[in-house]
Amino acid sequence: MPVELFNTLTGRKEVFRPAGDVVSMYVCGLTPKNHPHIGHAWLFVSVDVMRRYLEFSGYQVKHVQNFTDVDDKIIEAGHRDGIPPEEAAARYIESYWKGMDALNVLRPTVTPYATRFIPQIVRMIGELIAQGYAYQADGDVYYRVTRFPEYGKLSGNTLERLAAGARVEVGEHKENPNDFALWKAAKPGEPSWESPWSAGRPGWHIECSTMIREVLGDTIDVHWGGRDLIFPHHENEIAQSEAATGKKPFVRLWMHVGLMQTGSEKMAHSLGNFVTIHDMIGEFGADVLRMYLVSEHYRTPVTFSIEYIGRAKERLKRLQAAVRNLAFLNEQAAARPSPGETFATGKLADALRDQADSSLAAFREAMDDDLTTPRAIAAVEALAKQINTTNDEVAHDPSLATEELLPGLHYAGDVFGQLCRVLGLDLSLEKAGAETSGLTDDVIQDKVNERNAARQRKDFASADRIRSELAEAGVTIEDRPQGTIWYRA
RNA sequence: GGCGACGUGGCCAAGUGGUAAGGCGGGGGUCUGCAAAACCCCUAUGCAGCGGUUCGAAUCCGCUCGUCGCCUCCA
Repeated sequence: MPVELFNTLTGRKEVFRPAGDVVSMYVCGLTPKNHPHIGHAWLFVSVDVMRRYLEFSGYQVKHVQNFTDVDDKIIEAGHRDGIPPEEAAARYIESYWKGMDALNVLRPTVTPYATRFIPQIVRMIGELIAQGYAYQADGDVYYRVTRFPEYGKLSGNTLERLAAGARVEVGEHKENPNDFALWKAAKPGEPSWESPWSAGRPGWHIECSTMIREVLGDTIDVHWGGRDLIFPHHENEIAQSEAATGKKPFVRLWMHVGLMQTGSEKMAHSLGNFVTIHDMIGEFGADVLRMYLVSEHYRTPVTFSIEYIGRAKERLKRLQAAVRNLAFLNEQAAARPSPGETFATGKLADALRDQADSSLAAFREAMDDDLTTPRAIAAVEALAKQINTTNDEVAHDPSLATEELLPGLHYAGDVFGQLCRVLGLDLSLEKAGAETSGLTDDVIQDKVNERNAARQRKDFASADRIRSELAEAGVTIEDRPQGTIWYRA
C-alpha cells in the first residue's frame, strides 16, 4: 500500500512519490519572537510524525527547518525584553529547542538561519531584478507579481480576485498592491546588511526561497507549514523560486496543518490568547501533551482545551499499563520453564501475535491514508488492551506465565514499541522513573515490604497509611497475586 | 466582497456508495482486606436542515442555516 498525502496545491490526496532516494522536506520554522505556543507544537509534532512514519516505511528524509531570525517582530521583542534583537532571537530559539526535545520531536537534519544566508539572499534578489521579476524603489526592492502569471495558484486566487478584496494597501513605492518586499531599507538603529540597493534586511518571504535552494535544491519533495502561511507566504515563495530558478514545480507536495483554536479563534502571539508549550509540559508532562496532539488529525483545526489534555492523560494510562505489564509478564514467564506445550498458554501467545499483526496492519492503513493518527492510535490501543488482557489472565492463573508465552510477548512488545515510536510516544519505564521525586528505589521497596507485612497481620490502617504516603510522593502501588509492584507516575 | 475548510452520540473523534471504529465521561460487573490499575458488558434506527441521484448515502449533487481560517504580522 502506498502512502497517500493531501496536497494543498491540488486539493486532493496523492500517492507519495519522492523524486529521489532521499526525501527532501522543508518546514517553515519559527520566527523566534516569543516562547513557542501549543499551535507551534501542533505543527512540529505533525511534521515529526510524518517523518517518523516515512522512516518507518523505509524512506530516508532530509529534513530542513529554518529560523527566520531577523524580522520586525524580533526587533519589537528586543525592545519589549530590553535586549538586542539577536539576543531575543537566541533566547526564543533556546526555548524552542527545549520544548521540542521534551516533546520527543526529532531534530531537523539541517537548521539554516536567515541571517547566515544574507549574501545568497542578496544574490537571488539580484537575479530576480535582472530577469524583470523585481524592481527597486528608494532602497527597497519589490517583487512584481504581474510578471508571474501563475501567482495565486496555491491559494486558489488570481490577481483579479485579490484585487477585488482590496484590503491590501498600496505602498508608496509599489506598482501593484500585491507586490511584496524582497529587501527593506533599514531605519536608524535597526539591524542591517549591505546590499546594492541599501543597507537593510530581507523581506519576510525571500529567506525561505533562498535557503531551500541553497540547502535542498531547486525542486523539493515536501514543504510544510501552518495553514495561515498559504497566503501570502507560500504563494510568494513559489513566485520567487520558480521565477529565479526557472524550474517547476518548486515544491511537489505542499502540506499544511490546521490551526490551533482558542475558544473560537486562532491561537496566536499577536492575539494574546496563546498557551505556551512550556506551561503545558509543566502541568501535564510532555508525553500527555504529545498524546493530545497526535490524537487529532493534522489537517483539522483543533480547539485547545485543558479538558481535552486531561482526556489524553487518561488515554495514555492504558498504554503505560501495557509497558509495565509487558515487563512484568516477561519476568514471570522467563522464570518458569514450560512444562511442555499447554493449550491455554499457547492460546494466550497466539492471541498476542494475532493482535500485533492486525494492529500493525490497521496502523499502516491509517497512516498511509494521509497520516490519520486518530485511527492509528486506536490500533495501538487495541494492542495495549490485548497485552493488558494477557496480564489479567495471568493474574487469575499465574501458572499460565511460562517460557512458552515468551515468543508471543516479545513479538507483541516489539510491534507495540515500534508503533509507539512512530507516534513519538516515549513510554519507557526508565524515563518514568527519572522524572519523579525524592525517594530512592530502596526506600520505596522498604516501605512496600513494610506495608505488605502490615497487610499480613491484617493491620490495614498502617498498610493504607503507607500506601497514601507513597501516593503523595508520586509512587503508585499495584497488588498482584504474584506480589506487589510499584511505579512512579 | 473573493478564496478555502468544516458541521457525526453528553464531549473528543474515525468513517468518500452497502447499512455508524476508537477514546473520554456515565452505568453495571470481575479482581482486591479496601482501593488503585487493568479487564469484561451496556451507553447514536442515526450522521446541521430540506430536496435530489441511486436498489441502497453520513458518504454524490443542489439549496438553506451555522462555525472557523486566509485575503494584514502569524505555525
